[in-house]
Amino acid sequence: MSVMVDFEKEVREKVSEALASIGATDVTFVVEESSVDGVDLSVPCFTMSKALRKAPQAIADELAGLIPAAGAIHSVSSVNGYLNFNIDPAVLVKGVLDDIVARGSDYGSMPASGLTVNVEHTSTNPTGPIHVGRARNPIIGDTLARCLKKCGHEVVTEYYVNDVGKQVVVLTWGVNNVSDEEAAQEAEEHAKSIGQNEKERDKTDHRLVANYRVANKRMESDPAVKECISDMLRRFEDGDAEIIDTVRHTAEIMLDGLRETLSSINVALDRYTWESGYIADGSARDVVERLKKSDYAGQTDDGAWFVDLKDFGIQGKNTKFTFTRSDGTTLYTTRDLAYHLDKFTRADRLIDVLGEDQKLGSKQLCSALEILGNDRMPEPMFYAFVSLPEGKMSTRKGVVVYLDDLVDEAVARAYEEIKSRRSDMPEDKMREIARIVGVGAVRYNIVRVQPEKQFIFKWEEALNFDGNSGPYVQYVHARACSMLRKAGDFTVDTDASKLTDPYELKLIKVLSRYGSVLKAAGDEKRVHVLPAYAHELAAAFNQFYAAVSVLDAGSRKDARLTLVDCTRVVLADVLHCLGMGSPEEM
RNA sequence: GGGCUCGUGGCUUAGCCAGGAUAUAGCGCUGGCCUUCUAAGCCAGACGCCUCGGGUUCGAAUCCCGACGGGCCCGCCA
Repeated sequence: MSVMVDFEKEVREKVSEALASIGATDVTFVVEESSVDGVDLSVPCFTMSKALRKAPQAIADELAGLIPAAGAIHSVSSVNGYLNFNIDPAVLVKGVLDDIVARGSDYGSMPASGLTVNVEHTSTNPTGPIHVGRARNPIIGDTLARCLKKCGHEVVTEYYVNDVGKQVVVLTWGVNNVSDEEAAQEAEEHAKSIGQNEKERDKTDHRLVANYRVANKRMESDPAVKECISDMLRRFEDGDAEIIDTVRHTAEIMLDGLRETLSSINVALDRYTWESGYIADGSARDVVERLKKSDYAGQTDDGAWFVDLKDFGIQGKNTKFTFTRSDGTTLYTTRDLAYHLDKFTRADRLIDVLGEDQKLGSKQLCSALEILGNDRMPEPMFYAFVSLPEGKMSTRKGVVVYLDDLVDEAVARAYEEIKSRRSDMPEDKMREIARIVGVGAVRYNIVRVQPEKQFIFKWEEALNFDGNSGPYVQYVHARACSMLRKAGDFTVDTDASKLTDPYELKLIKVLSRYGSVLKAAGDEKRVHVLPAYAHELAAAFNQFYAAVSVLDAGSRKDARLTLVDCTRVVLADVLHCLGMGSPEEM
């Protein structure tokens, strides 16, 4: 248990006792973190006003008089109807630092829950490179997964690969029928049309997307091509193993490129699950048979099957959720149902990180799961799309920024920064740090905004390395490392009487909150609180750094070095949860 | 047309779910701080009808209703 949690418990007990002593045993109250500077916890007395038939201020006054400043409670006061408490700084300092020293990078994490949480994220169609419009998905998903691990859960991350349907069949046709020359020419024309000299990338996703574009064009202009692709699609849906294998193979090649991109931003998924698998193993068909038997099932005149969801809170004309075509074949949604049923056999809790365009679909999916008798529901987590100042991102219109380009640009910018200030550093070291800093800037910039808020991508913001940015946080880590490097060996000293400066106490208070932040970011799925905390911690350190000298602090030196080291440990862990590296110098 | 969602200084943003004390932070702006532990930093300052209008409440950025503005969705596509 952390110091602040213990303190809150103690305050709660003392307030209860004080209320009991005036005969008010059933009065409820809350203990909250105070928004006022210099107050740690407060109990607003407004809600007690009616039950006690007294003014809030009078209640606060009376209770303050009944609670002695003892134990961890350093002071009690009554202001504006609030009963305010401050923690004994010695208890705070000793408690937090001993905890960090004892647990190291485990500080702030929760005991094993015994639960397995499955986080599905990214799952972009394997038909082209990942662009910034979708980049929120892997970054949010990966950060969430990292936080959930700290919350004590077994976590499995999973990518659902859509290797079924027209798009991948068109891609497959393109890969097998478009010549390299034709694809190269398309790539060149495309680059010209969007006004960029698109870099030659030796990545399968960037190479194959040209084949995809050519295939789409040819399909529109040449009826024979269209017929060929339609035929492939028919054979695919009839279960032709050869076509299915070919398509999957193509998707696999494309996926290699996507994996490379993900890996460049420190995202690695535990499992890739193929949509075609649910056709092959018959589970999509089982879903169809089970849904047909439900009370909500019906058929259109053409023979397509649906369930009516008007009793499930879905309004308007979207109540009919179709699960077979008129020819009886399954739809994406049917396979998605089979997929979720499968995931429920593998995990206790399911989280789907989805674009906001999936909202209705996700709701329909949940309703259908309910009809199938599922008592657990996936927890969707929606994010709004990232757009460009000139509008929605579209590969076709050339209004697009690829994630690979964003990362390259950020790394290049970081390299310039390092080069301008660290002439002493060897070239390969500079390159290595530039990558850590550039990638960190990108991840931080994207995860810092609440997911449901729409996000307009601007280069100057993505490449901002000051203030509320990834590099700001990494810089503090590097500073702490640098001090510790210069200090050499020191003895751990958590003597609270040596850490009494207001900047030290402020920093330790921020450190004390780490556990509750991880809980909010993980269990409550509010990942954006993590970068906010990282910034707060880094800022508290910078203020301490500017105001308090460490290396020539005499008898306080070891205690201050201990604080610096504890901050370094927590900072490194926060950065790890954000999927960012912690450079030791920069 | 219907449904969902967002609206907080010039720009970006926290707080909203569980209403409470002077509304959080960053960019930008003005001024100061490197012969001292990394200035990607620190300090000080200016900048707010929390989109608008009603309602609930002792009390609303927060809850409810309505308007306005942006986004998303409404396929036998995936």
